[in-house]
Amino acid sequence: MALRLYNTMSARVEEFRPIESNQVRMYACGPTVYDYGHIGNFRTFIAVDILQRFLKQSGYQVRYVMNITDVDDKIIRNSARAGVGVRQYTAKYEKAFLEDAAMLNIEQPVLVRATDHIPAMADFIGKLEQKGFAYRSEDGSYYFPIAKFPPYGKLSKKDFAGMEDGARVDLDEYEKDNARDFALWKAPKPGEAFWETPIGRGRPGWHIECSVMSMQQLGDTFDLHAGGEDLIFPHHENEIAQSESLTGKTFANFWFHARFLLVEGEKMSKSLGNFFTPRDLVLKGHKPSSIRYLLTSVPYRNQLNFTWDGLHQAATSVDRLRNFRLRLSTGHFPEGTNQTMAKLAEDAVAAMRAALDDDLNTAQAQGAIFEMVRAANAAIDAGEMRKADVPALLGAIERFDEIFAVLADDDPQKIKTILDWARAEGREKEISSEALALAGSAQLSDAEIEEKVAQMAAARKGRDFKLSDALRAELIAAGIIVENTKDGIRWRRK
RNA sequence: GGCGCGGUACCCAAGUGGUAAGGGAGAGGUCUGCAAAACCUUUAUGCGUCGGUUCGAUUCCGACCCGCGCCUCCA
Repeated sequence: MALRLYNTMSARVEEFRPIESNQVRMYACGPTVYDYGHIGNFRTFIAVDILQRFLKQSGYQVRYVMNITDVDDKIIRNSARAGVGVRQYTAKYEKAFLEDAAMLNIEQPVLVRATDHIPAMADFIGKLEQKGFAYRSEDGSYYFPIAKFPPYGKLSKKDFAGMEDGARVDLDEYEKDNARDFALWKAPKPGEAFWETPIGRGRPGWHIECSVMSMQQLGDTFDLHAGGEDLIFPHHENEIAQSESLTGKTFANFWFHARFLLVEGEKMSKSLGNFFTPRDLVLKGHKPSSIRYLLTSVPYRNQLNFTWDGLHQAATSVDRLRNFRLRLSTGHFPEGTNQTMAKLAEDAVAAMRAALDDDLNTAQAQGAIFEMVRAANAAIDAGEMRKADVPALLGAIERFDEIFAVLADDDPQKIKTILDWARAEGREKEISSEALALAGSAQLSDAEIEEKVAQMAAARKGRDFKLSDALRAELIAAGIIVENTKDGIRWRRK
């Protein structure tokens, strides 16, 4: 089986074949760090993370680059308003983005910042101008003449031929030859931040950074370019125009776009009051793993409706998987093997991989692992599990978690980190009792918990159920779930 | 208006020209000192509506209704 992916360029699902057989070079448009990232942003980043993880699991070496847009109009405006430099302004949100990504188990790509590449961008624009693919306006801005690039619109399937710009030309854009021409470089207005470069003073247009940094990191032509669906036009269309005009080569072979999510059935927006960041959700008492699971539970090209109910369902689903793993790893089974278990694990992994090969059908992949869990649990209940079967089943769970990354039992620590941040930011009022309870178990070390559990086991052995129950109540209050099984006491953090 | 996506049980959500994965929730049961976990049974003669093609359609085609996205530097 080979990975088949939807390619926005061809508008079809195609077999994904990288330029080099064993290596994938990919680029994703990252965040503009003018504010905290929201769950919509993270749906996209998680989708690309899933892709990237699956490629690695499939044996590819992956070079994955993501940009950080740390200069744009909003940043210039907000930083000026705040009376601080651009870099100082963006540093806070860049840090927050990295923390959020880590919290959601997004593996860190190679990160490149726009402001670290200003000279390269100026150079790129200069070369475009030499080739006739850029013109300078009177104020010192540079624009790309889309009329010079006939394929313009091929990604977004828009036909610009014969579409002469008529009446809808913005007053402050009178310097453009065509209303559709886009800015490569923007001359500074009075008081605005700017860079001094060979092509003049100013700042880069939005699209140029991605062309410059992706090609610098990955070459003139690379395998895959990703982003949210809104970037298809104009952002990616413009990147293609710039890059292909300069090199005469195909820019990226595959275009991967994640669909927008809805929140409670509506488009997420600040005015509707349904605008959430991962931090907001954690403060309300939701676990990072629940957020990640929900965000992966609907395939990336389908609309995902983010709801509170869905978040709870996600949490329960993750618990089911964690419980299963705990049951396997702490249970005592008779020596020997049961061939059907090895087959079960093998089939589950095969089904999961087949689902992901099919344009990253994450929902189906999750279904495959749950089928295995139910069958294996049933086998345990029926006394059919053997000691030697455990590694294969745990291995299947591991293969699953290499992609989905929701099983690590580290939510309490992560939540605690967010609570500390909220206090430092003066937002402790937003901390819910649920979040406090979840973070609570991070206070106790594993050793401390083990000690309590040992006392509890001793009490039960002496049939002192009063003491045993009291100890359990104590642990529950501290956010530890304790379960008595025939193989002894099993515990986990809530 | 142009281009595109979707409407599947109480909720979320896969999927297929031949008779509906999975998760959550509910109900009943098993196990258990209690609790939890887990398992079993159960919940769509039905997959937006109406037509058409077909031996047979939820799956293909057409129309219609509804929801959503891009076409405005919002992932």
